[in-house]
Amino acid sequence: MEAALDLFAAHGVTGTSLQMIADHMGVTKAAVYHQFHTKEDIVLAVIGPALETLTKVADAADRQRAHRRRLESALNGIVDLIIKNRRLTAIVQFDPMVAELVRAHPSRTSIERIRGMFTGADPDASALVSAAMVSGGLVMAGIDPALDGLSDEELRRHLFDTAWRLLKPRTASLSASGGRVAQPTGRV
Amino acid sequence: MEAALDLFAAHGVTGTSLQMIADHMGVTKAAVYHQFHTKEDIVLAVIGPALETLTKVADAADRQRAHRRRLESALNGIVDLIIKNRRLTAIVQFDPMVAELVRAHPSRTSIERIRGMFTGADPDASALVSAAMVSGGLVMAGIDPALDGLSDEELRRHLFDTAWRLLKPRTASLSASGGRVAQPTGRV
DNA sequence: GTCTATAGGGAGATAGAC
DNA sequence: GTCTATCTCCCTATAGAC
Repeated sequence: MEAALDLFAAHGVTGTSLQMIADHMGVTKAAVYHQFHTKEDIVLAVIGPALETLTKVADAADRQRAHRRRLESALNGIVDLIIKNRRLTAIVQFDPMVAELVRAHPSRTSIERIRGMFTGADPDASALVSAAMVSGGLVMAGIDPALDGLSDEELRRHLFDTAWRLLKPRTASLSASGGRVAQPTGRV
Repeated sequence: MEAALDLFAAHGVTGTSLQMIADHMGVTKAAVYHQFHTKEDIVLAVIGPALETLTKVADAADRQRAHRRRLESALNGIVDLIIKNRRLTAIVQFDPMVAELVRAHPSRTSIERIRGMFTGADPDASALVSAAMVSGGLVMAGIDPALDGLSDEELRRHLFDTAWRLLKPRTASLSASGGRVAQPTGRV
């Protein structure tokens, strides 16, 4: 019964006790413990599928030869994942208990691979900051109450477009340069 | 002794007990309680100054007449605040207890005012998403371990530039349009 | 599989001596 | 202002009957 996702979304993982989960499904704590021996098991059951999707996204992107296609593929996969887990994302990212689980989870390397696609090889400071803002911004936008009115499709499109503006092979990027177009620099 | 900020930064607010704070400063819990009657008081003492700065940022920006200058002012203030609180920011944004405190704090309206400057008046979906990604992205970038190597000055400059690319009076913004420049639309 | 009951621990908070 | 001692509450987790 991972409809305990409701409670995680409402109160966070740490803020959700097994008692609350049990009450929510009309049974007792002990009944919950019979199926999941620890609280960790429950959390893993909830976030595991999303983490595994991360690896699939990284793998699919890696199969693209051209840098641009690889980046597109990764970004598409991430946006899709965030859209499909609009409620879940917040929890995964922020709860200290979850952070610990992610650190130990095999998907951790996939996260780093995707981040590497966002920055490009041998990134300068500007590329690092853009990648960080995109990674963080996508997550935060996915859970932003101000965007609740947008449909999944609308949000998906705008998230991709906005992220793409920051990640696509770069312009001169001086704040006053006003959008001059430049070819990709040598570095991927 | 708000050097309890160390512990908040390391373990989050909810993950930091008064016992830990007391141990960290070499006294007992009761001594802590003599100065701060509740845990809320401690948290407010830690995050209060930053929240008040938010209001100052919003006020200063509002004194700018031109839309562009107003946006510049607000963005500059926010980036500055994030730089000066690189450790603190994460906590403020994510802990459920802090979220509740912020909800009740007078600075809440300032946050909405600043968000309004980011979106512009009568924003379309694209403007909403950009503003959400900037707001979230700035916060996340400020705490991203991948950016630890950047100096405050470097990070400040790149955060501003990157955010500005998303917020400045807009281009056509189709993902394939490649940077055509357009005049600001009528709104704002 | 689900229950009642309980162990064992840590949390926030208070009382009162020094 | 800081201490010791203690209260109350809720948490995760387990034991054992049905």
